[in-house]
Amino acid sequence: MARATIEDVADKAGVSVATVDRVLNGRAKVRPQNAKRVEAAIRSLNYHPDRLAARLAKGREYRFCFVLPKGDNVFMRGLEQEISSHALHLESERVNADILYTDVFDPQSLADALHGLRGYDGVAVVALDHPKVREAIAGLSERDVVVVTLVSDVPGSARAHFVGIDNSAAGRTAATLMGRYCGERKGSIGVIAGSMSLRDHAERHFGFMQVMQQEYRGLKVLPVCEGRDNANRNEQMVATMLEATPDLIGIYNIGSGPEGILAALRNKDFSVTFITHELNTFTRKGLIEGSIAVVIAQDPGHEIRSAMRVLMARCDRAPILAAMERIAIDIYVRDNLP
Amino acid sequence: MARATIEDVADKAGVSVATVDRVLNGRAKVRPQNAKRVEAAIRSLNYHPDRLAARLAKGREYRFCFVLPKGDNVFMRGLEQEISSHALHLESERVNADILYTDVFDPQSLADALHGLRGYDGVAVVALDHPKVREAIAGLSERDVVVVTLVSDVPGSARAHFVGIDNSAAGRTAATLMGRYCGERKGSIGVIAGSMSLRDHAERHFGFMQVMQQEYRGLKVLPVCEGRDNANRNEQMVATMLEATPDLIGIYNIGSGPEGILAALRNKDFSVTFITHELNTFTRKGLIEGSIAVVIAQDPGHEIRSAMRVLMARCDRAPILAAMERIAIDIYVRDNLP
DNA sequence: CTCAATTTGACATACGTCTATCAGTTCTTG
DNA sequence: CAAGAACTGATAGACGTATGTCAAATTGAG
Repeated sequence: MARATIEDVADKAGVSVATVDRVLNGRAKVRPQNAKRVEAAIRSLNYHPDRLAARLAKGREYRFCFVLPKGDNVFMRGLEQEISSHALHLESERVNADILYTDVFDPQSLADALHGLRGYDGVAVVALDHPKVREAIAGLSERDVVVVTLVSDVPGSARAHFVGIDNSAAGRTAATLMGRYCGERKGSIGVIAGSMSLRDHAERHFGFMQVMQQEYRGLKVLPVCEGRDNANRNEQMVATMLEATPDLIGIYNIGSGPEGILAALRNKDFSVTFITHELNTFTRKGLIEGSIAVVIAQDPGHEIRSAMRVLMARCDRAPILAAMERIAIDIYVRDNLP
Repeated sequence: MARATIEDVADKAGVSVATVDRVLNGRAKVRPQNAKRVEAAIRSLNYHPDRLAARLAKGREYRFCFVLPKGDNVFMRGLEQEISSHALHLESERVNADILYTDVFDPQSLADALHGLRGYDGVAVVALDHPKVREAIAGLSERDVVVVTLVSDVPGSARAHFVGIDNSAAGRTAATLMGRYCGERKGSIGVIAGSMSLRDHAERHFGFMQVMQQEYRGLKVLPVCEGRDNANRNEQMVATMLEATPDLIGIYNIGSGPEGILAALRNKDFSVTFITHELNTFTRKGLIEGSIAVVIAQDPGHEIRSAMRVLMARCDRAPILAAMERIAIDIYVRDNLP
C-alpha cells in the first residue's frame, strides 16, 4: 500500500482535513476528543507528512549563516570552500548560506557578530567557549534561530547540536599511536599547540597527557610550546627544542602550522615520530614522503554537510539520524589517504 | 531573486512551458532552433528543476533490491540491519528496499538470482568477480536497471558505481601499521584469510605483502592460512601457528571470525600485535581490552546510505557528489571508537 | 430554548513540476 | 499550393501539503 496522506487520516478519524491540519500544525483549537481521534489515526496509519510536499507548499527558504574565524588557517579555509560548494549543490533544496568572518581570539567581537545577525533561520558557528559567546547563543536561540556549534563547542549553551569531534579523544588517539610507534624506545616527546586558551587545543592536550602518563611512562612529555598556529614560530620553537633535547623521539602537533615543524625536522631523517592534525597539502605530502607518521583528522566536508542537515532538520522540527551526523576521528597513514 | 521556474525559462526563450518541458525531458521533437534558445535561457537563468517538485509530481517510487550473502557473517548482518533501518527512514523519500539472500561462494546461484530480479529500478549487490556474474549485471543494465556493486566490486562490468573501499589500500594500511607497531622487533607475522578466492581478501593480502616486502624486511610474513571466516577453524589454525612459530609477533586477519583468533591468543598477554578488519562487538571489546591493536574498517551505515543515494541519483540521471560517496578506510584504535 | 461563542467542514488557491490532450501553426513534399 | 507531417501553445489535472475564508454545526451559558 502507498503512503498514507492527510486525507486518509481525516477519513480514518472521521473529521475533515482541515481539522487534521489544525492538530498537526497547532493552527487553532480542536476539541480534545477529536484531537485524540486524529492522533490515533495518525499512529494507526503510521502517517508522516511528506517533507517534500510540505517544503514545496511552504515555499520555505532556509537562510543559514556560517560564522568562521578569519585569517589564513588552512582548515578554516577548507571549511569555507566546502560551504560554497555545498550552497551550490543545495540550491535545489532552497538553502541560502552566507559566511561571516570574525576574529577567533576575541570573544567580544564574536559575541557582537552573533548579536548582529538578522534574518537567519539557522547559524553555524566556530565558537569560543566564553560567557559572552554563550549568552549570544542564548539570544539567538530565544529569537528562534537554530544554532549549531561547529568544530569547537560551547558546552552548556543553548546550541541545538555540536558538529565536530571529541577533542580529548583525539588527543588520546594521538597518544596511543605515539606510544605504539615509539615502541620500546625511550626518550622525550615534544608538544606544540596554537594556544592553550583554545578549547580544542587544551582538550587535545589533556587527552594526550592522560594516556601518556597512564600508559607510556617510558616517554617523557615536554611542556607545551605555544606557536599561535604560525609556521615560522613553530619552526623556530622546534629547532630550539631539538637542540635542547637530544633524546627527542616524537612530536605531537596539536594545532596548525605543521609545515614549520617539518622544516625544522628536515635533516632528522624521519627519526622523530611526528603526529599532527588535519589533512591538507602539507600533511598529505608529509605522510607520503614519510616525514609525518600519522595525521589525525576530521572531514570538513562531512562537517559542513552535517551542519546543514542538522540545521534544516531542526528548522523543520524533524528528527536527525545520529549515526549519520557523528563526525569521526579519522586516522590517516600513508596508505589510506583519500 | 528567487529561483527561476520553468515558466521563467519559457518566457525568456519566447516559447511555451510545454516546449521547455519537451526539451528538458526529451518528450518529443523540438526544432533545433528552439531547443537552442531554451538551453540558452536555462543557462542564463541558471535554472535547475526543483527536485522536490519533480519528485512530487512524478510520484516516483524507487524500488531497490539489495542482494547480500546469506550466512552468519557479522559484517553482512550489519549491512542488513542498516538497510532495514534506512528503508524506514527513507519512507518519506519513497524508497522501497528489498533484501535478497544468496550463497556467497557460488557464482552460478548469484548470477541466477540477479537474472531472476524483476520490477526493480536499482540493484545493489555484494558481488563475486566471475564472468557469469558480470554477464548477469550486463543483463540487468540492459533492462535499464541501475546496478551498483557493494563492498566487493566486479571491475569492468556494467555496474554504474562501486560502493566500497580499495581493498589493496586497506591491506597496505594494515601492513604499515603492523610494521610500525612492531618497531625494531624482528619476528614472524601470521596472516589469516577467509578464502583467497574472495576478491577482497586476495586484494588485501596483495597490498599487505607489497608493503611488508618493500619496507619491513625484518618481519617474516608466513603463508596465508584460510579459515573460511570460521571462528573455530581460525582458533585452531592460530593455535597450531603459535606452536610452530615461537617468534610470532603479529597477526593480520584479513577476513572475519576474529573471536577465534582472540581465543587462541588468550594467554599470550597481548604480546602479539593483532590487526583485524571490521568493527563489531568482538573487535570493539578486543580494542578496549588491548588484545587487538588496530581495527581497519568500513562504515556499513555509510555504505548503505551511499548505495541508496547513488541508486536514486542514477535513476533520476542526476549527478552524484563524489566526495560524499567516497567510502573511507577507517582506522580504529582504542581511543577513537565511535 | 435562545443566543453567542467555539469548533468544524468544505472549498479554493498556491507551491513547481510532470503528463496528457487537442487545437493551431509551421514546415515538407510532391 | 494542397495535403500531410512535424512541431508548438494553451490548458487542465495531478502529486501532498499549507493556509485562509466562510458558512454550518455544535456547544455552553443563562
